[in-house]
Amino acid sequence: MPELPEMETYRRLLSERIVGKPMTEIEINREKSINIPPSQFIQELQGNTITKIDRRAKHLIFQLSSGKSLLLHLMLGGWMYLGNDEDNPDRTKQVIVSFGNEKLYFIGLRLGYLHLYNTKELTSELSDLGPEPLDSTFTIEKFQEIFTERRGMIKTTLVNQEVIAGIGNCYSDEICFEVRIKPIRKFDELEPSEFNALFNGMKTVFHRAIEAGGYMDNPLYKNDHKTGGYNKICAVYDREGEPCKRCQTPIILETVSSRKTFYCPNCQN
DNA sequence: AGGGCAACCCGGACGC
DNA sequence: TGCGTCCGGGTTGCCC
Repeated sequence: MPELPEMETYRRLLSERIVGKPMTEIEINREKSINIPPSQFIQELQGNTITKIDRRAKHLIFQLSSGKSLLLHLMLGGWMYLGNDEDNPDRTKQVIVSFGNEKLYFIGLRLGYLHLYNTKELTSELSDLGPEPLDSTFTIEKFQEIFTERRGMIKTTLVNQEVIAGIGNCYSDEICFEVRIKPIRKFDELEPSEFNALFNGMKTVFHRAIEAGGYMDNPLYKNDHKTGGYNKICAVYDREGEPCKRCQTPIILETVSSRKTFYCPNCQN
């Protein structure tokens, strides 16, 4: 599912390909995916260029030349495709933005959305998010500050966007595996060494996942060999019954606060 | 504060 | 083949 590394991969690949190009045509197939009437949405976008693409947690922010922004959240199962009608994937496309002969298809937006906001609205929309895991200002001291008083399960806390932003179901498990800690452990019972390992492991896993291209089923464009590269190096997520990459013990699946949770029962403590 | 749960949505998987 | 049913997943909001 699209979490921080997937959105960062999209951000990087799209930045090279659509920034600076005028939006020539906008097609809305599902009004629920946007936040204002389609005619107004189209009018606001048409002729604009995307000046920059930013990422905040699992959101992408398309900065428009008008000064407004498009806030994208793919939620579950949402993805994008950049191409044309010849090679476009045969799926439900809720929104299509054309850049001349190249189109950006927003696909599988069920609970996902593409909302248009001014600066003030955008700030307000993102105001409840915790720190960015990979931000250089997010230090071990900050990490300690935030997590020391937490008593809940590690898994539950890591996926809480108000505590720290960008970690979802897949990477919370991947991070726990990396540092050999069971996701169901409680934060307040972690040894100081485990606490440090968790902080470093989080950064390591995210850097590795971004480098690999994230965990995605579909390419962003034709001959895209980057997107989804993490699928094959994924350690535990969606690998129930498969051997642990460290000790060969079958990975187990458990439900933790109504979420699928994968871990190695042998080498995670 | 933490935990549990329902609601949101609908493509896709599965069963018959 | 085709129809019906169910599930999943991030987020929000509500309850205990």
